[in-house]
Amino acid sequence: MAGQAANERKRYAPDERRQMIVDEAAAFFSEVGLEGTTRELSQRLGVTQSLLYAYFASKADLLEAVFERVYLDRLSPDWPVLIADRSLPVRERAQRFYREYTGAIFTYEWMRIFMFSGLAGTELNRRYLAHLAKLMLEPLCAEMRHAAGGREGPQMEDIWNLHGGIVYIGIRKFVYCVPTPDDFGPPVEAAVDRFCDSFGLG
Amino acid sequence: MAGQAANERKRYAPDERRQMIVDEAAAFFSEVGLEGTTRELSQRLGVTQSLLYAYFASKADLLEAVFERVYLDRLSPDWPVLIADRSLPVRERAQRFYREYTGAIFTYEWMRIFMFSGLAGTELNRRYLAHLAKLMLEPLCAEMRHAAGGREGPQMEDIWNLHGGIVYIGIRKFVYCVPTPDDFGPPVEAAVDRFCDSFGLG
DNA sequence: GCTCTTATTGATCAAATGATCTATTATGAT
DNA sequence: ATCATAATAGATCATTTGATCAATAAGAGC
Repeated sequence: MAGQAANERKRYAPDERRQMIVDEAAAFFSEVGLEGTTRELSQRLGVTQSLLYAYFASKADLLEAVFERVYLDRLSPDWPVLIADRSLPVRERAQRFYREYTGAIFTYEWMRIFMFSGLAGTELNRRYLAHLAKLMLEPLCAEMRHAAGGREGPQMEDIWNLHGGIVYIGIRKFVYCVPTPDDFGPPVEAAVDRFCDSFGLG
Repeated sequence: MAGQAANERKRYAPDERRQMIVDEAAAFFSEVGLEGTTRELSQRLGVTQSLLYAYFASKADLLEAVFERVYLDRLSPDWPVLIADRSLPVRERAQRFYREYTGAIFTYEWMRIFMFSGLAGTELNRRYLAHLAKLMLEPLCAEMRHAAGGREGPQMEDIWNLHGGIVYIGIRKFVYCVPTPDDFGPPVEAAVDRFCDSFGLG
């Protein structure tokens, strides 16, 4: 069913095959969890289980590669620049950031693997959040406080609340698998607007 | 280390032992995930693995009992009454509701088992959310819209945003295991206040 | 078309795991 | 103290699972 017959043997270049494995592994583990078996994964690849060990020394190694592929380069270097760009109103910057950020992470694979690895206590998870906070959320907080001028601006805990309310849309959809709006744009925009409104940000 | 020496055999009444097992199982599975082994659980109980099967026909049955214990009666019947009580400002009602709600679900066991079972695609999860929406969130939304009077009140998606922002505090603490405020009261209160402010609710 | 490299397979191992069954022994009733 | 009940332990089975290794054959280069 998956392309070729069971007894056909196709030979790929190592780089290509490795790519195929990591791609399918990301899809597979995001679906069934990190405890999914190498045998089931190999079946989905139409390949023997032992082949996986020609490319990865252990299952942990394979998972490492999956994490790398899923996490790497999710945080665009453009965002800190955008957030710091005072030629735009801070509300507009927050809107654009969260539009792009949700566009980047609201995928089945990312959301679920992040959650699975979070529950597993992976270090990567906390590193990602620390990175996100340092490069995006703390600057955003600082910009909002600057824009607030004399009035009281948000604290980091307020920013986390904004962030959580937005991310929760993805959790509902990809983790809990309950209905959500088809287009994430409007609810995200509304959340940012309400947040800015409540702090009187232009 | 866990109370009695390894070779001491204590005999409990079935109800009591069953309770002990479910309690420890909830702690155990919330820690290591639903794929935790019956052997490790039995070790933590200071009991043989086979004993578990004297109380539960299968591991799935045991998990069922854990779910029941964790989910059951988390949603207080008082909350719908509180939410509908128009002798109080709707802001006050929302504040009280979320203070009590977070008090009920912000525990290591609940948060993590809910997330584990959500990822596993358990039906219980969606049932819980549907129940929560029907009994608490939709009435809360209706009350806020009523209080808004002529102005435009929140939609359900707005309520989910409020809810998500609050629940995310617990996710940060118990799933991602990153630092959060010691006292959940202030951030929860602030979130509800901002929400009410943005809709001009008294 | 032939050869040689190596990507891939198939068989297999050891440990882990859910589940079952019989032998023990703690405990309440007599 | 003794007995009978049943709670618990210990041994064991059948699968599953991560991992290894020698055998096979696909495909590039000549």
